[in-house]
Amino acid sequence: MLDLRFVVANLDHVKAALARRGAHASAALVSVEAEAHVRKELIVKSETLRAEQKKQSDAMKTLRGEAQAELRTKLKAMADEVKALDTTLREVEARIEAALLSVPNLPHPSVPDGQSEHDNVVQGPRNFGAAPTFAFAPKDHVALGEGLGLLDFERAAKISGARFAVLKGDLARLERAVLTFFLDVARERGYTEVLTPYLVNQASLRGTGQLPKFEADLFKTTVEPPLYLIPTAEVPVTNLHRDEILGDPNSPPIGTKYACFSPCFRSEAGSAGKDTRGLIRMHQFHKVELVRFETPEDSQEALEQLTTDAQEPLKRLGLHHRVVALCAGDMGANAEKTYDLEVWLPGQSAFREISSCSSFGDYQARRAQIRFRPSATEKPKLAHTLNGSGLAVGRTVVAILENYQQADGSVVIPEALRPYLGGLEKLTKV
RNA sequence: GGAGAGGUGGCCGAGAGGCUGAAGGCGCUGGUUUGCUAAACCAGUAUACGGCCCAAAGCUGUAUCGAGGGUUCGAAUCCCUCCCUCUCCGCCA
Repeated sequence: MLDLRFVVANLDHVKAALARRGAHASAALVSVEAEAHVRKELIVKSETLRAEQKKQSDAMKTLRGEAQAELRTKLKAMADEVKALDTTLREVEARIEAALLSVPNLPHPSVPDGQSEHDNVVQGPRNFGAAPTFAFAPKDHVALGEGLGLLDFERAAKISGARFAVLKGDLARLERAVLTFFLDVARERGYTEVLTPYLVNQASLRGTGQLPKFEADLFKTTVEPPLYLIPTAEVPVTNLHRDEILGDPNSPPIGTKYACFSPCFRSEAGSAGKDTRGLIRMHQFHKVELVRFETPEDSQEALEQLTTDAQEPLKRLGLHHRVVALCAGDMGANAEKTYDLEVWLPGQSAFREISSCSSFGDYQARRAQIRFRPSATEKPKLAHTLNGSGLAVGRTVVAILENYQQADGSVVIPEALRPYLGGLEKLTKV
């Protein structure tokens, strides 16, 4: 959420920045300026009146009889008026809040212009490796997994439905090895591992910006009050410090970095009919998420580091990938700047997203009230939040299958993972 | 799920309709004293949203005692609903 005062004071600048995202990004702002003025007037009126009411009600203590009754009538009228003003004020504030909640974040000035994924900018120097060459026609991961007898979509459909998968044997072990490997790499790089709930309340989803706009993407349970399955560990981990001041006695310092493994649940995945085959787009998948809390001064540098941190496991697995800066029109609504990591999939002859690393400025922190104290004497300021996948586990397994496949349909396990698999070197047909 | 006890500032803990943004203590910050450290003493020590001010500083208003509603001229204090914590019972990996 953007800051109301900032928006009102810099309306033209805000509109221009939002226009980079597309024509309608600032639509909700049309009435905000006028409503903000009304809001202030109501606050002044109500508070002045209440102050007067409080002052006069002191006399109630000493007055008796007729005089007291008279004053009570007068004060009652004032109290009623204050109530009426406050009711109107709440309505106005609710409209402002609703408008502001639907306004996306302002793209960072360094974000490239553009409307769609075609305008994203590949960060050449950060790319890694080269596409492997094959002396045979490479298969996709579905053919490989099913051919090995380790991947079962049919039974997954029976027990759950479309867009679920069952992994078996060494492939299931591989998935588990990959996620452990990711957590170990993150720990080496200074991230504290956390394990959080997979069901969260509405306040948490509002804090990170999934609600109210993206309810349709979420799985919602029927308990009251509702709990939602997390679409990413970003939600529980960022909300770890909701309504906290980082650096205070019971909170970690600003600059804290977390790594969190979790399953992720997405209801709308696949509604567009994309990627109907295989493990790429699922209702449930595993991910290790990296989350950072930084000062405004450090957050852009932190995004560069975060992206490098997310690349590290891909490098150790020897997987060819590139880094792409998303253009203003392709970024998620909450993000200020985003780098995607795209891994090469020989089965598709294409790069596919395997990580998305974003800085959010104070957009999430304002909703979630995550602050830090610049120094012992200064007032708390909103922190900057960042997160990125480090990495999507299922898609990594896909990449391993496709990049390390052999002519006979077996798959070589990358060296870095073998210690996690008791030295296993190959996936072979069972 | 059932029964009971609770939720007050960074922490502990008083308060039981107006004098309470909230006693007292601890902690923290600054100062005085002081060979150093410690101790003692003095002062300060929340957040949000407004107003005055070119701005900062400062002054000032309002709100906040788990959350939300209600009663009242006036609520930390009374009533209702919800959330959370603890103890016991039940259930359970």
